Formats: sequence, C-alpha cells, structure tokens
Amino acid sequence: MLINSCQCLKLNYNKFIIRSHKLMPELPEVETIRRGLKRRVVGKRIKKIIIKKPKLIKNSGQLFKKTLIDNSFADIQRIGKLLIFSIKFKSKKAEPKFLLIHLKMTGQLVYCDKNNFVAGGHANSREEERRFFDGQQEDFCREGEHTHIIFELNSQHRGKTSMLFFNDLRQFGYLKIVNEKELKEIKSKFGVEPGQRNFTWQNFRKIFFERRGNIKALLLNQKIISGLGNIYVDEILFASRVKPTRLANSLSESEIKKIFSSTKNIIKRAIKFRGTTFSDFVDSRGRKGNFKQKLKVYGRQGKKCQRCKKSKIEKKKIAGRGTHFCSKCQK
DNA sequence: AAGATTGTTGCTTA
DNA sequence: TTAAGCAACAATCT
Repeated sequence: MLINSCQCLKLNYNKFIIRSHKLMPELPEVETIRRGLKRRVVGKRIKKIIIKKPKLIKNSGQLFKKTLIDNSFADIQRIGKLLIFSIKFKSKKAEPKFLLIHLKMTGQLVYCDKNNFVAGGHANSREEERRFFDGQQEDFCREGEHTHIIFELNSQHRGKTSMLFFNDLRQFGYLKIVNEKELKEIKSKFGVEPGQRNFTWQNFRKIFFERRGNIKALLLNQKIISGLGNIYVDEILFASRVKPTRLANSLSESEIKKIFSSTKNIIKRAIKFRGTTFSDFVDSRGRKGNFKQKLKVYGRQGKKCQRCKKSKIEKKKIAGRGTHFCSKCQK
C-alpha cells in the first residue's frame, strides 16, 4: 500500500479534515510546517520555479526566479506566522537575501519527492477527500487546482528531484524576496512572541497598561503579541477565565498573570501536538495535528461548557471575529 | 441568498 | 500622534 512508502509531506492545515470549522494556520501550525520543511528542503538546489499566479509574488517574477534558481535554502526561521527562508547563494559575494512566505488563511506548503509522487493541493471534492482517507492518496498528491507556485528541488549528492508546492485556495498568501534591511524592518513590526526571549512577564504586563481596547483585539494584534490567531486567543481566554470583551486596562494583575501563563502553555502544548489544523501524511502511521481534540471552546458554540458543566458556550462577534466563550466561567 | 468566515493591511474615525 | 474600528481581499459554506 502506498501509504507505507509515501514520501509526500503535506505541511499545512486542511479545510476538508475539519470541514465544518475553518481553521487557519497560527503560530503552532506554522512552526510545525517550519520544522517539517527545514528537515527536507534545506541544502537542496532550486532547479526550476513555475509561477502560475504572479500576483502572489510581491517581486517581479524575473527577480524572484533569478534570486532563487541554482541557489538553495540555508535555513528556515519564523516570526509570528511568517516563514523566513534564508537563501544560500552559489556565488559567495552576493548580498544576503531571504524568501518570506505567509500562508494567511488558506495557504499550504506541500513537499513531495517526485520519484514517489506528484504532489497535490486541496482536495477538490468530497469524493477526493474520501479516496484520500481511504489511503489512495496518489489521486490526491498531484498538482491541484489551487497550486500557484511550484519549486523543483534537486538533492545535491543523490540527484533526486523533489517538489515544493505553494497552494492557496483564497490567494491571500504571499511570497516575497527581501534583503537584510527589509527583513529587519519587517521583523521590527512584530510584538513579543510566546516561546521567544522577549516573552517575559515584564514585557507582557506592560502592554496592558498602555492599551484601551478589548483583550480579544489585543491578543490578536500581531504588532503587540505575535503568532496568536482566532483559535488560540479564544482558548487562552477560556483557560484564563477572562471574558473576551474585557478592556485590557481593566484587568487585574492576577488576571494578566493567568493570561500570560496560559498563552505560554497553550502555545507550547499546541506545538507539541503539531498544531490544530495541521495534517501530515508522510509516515505510515499517518500522524495528524492533534490539538483539535484539546480545544475547549473554539467551535463548541451551543455545547455545554466542559468546565462548569452548566452554561452553554456562546459565540459572538468580538473585535470583528467569531469569538467563543463561556459567560459563566469567564468573568 | 445574503452573511459569515479567516489574517492582515490600509483607510477612516475618534 | 496614536489607537481603535472596520472594510476589503477570495472563495466557500450555511
């Protein structure tokens, strides 16, 4: 069965796995993608690039190709939800450059060994989805309707070809080549990040005195705290017993402390479980992103609160986003 | 069938 | 000057 020999690594969330929820890559998902890709693409020569949707590349196609082709990636880093590929140039005196990839809401990066598979994108139908889960993923692992950029990679010593596909159903994601100065500028716009050195109690605490908006908006703001999205913000606030409508400057010291520690813990745990929305088809065990099972409020609207077992989880639009909470245990 | 959904940007308002 | 609020972006589902 192909599932055992499959070398196709699918790095992203899948809309069809959790069809009723629209789960988007946040910090833990992007981090999982980064780790998986780093192992596989670093060091491989970029042989060819096919640009099917030029608008997704924020440079000229010519510059994009010229910068990447015949070179390779030295490393993959991440800030917030943004992936940063550092480019290793064949010629040593070239100015350092970086490839930024943002997946936004529906972007995917799919890695595939060409010798085993041609890679795919979103499943295009329920039928495709069904076949996929029946293990017949050769039907699915091919260039899909939503594949917009294709990198052909070449392993230096073995000469094997592999493919990296950028798929994006809604085409909100982007790819961009930047130099060191531009990268620094972009990085400077990100706030403190769970798991990074700057995520200290002192830094975190300070934020709350400077802001007037509600806590939901604050936690979603990438300039203040980077990496959180709609799912984890709801989970963090539930864990902290704080209502998402609360104003940042109305929170007590102990409430801020709770938010601080649950942010750290939830993000750490979500990375450990390889994300909520992440799905990985590479190994014979078919491991998936498992955090979905750990969600306490997100997507549970109308269901009984697992903590107080009395109230129902509510869903309201707060800070322009669908927000899930228990009004009994979140004050 | 209109409205909701998602992350981010950029515009408007306060 | 700065922050808050909100439309816009694409495509799909309810």
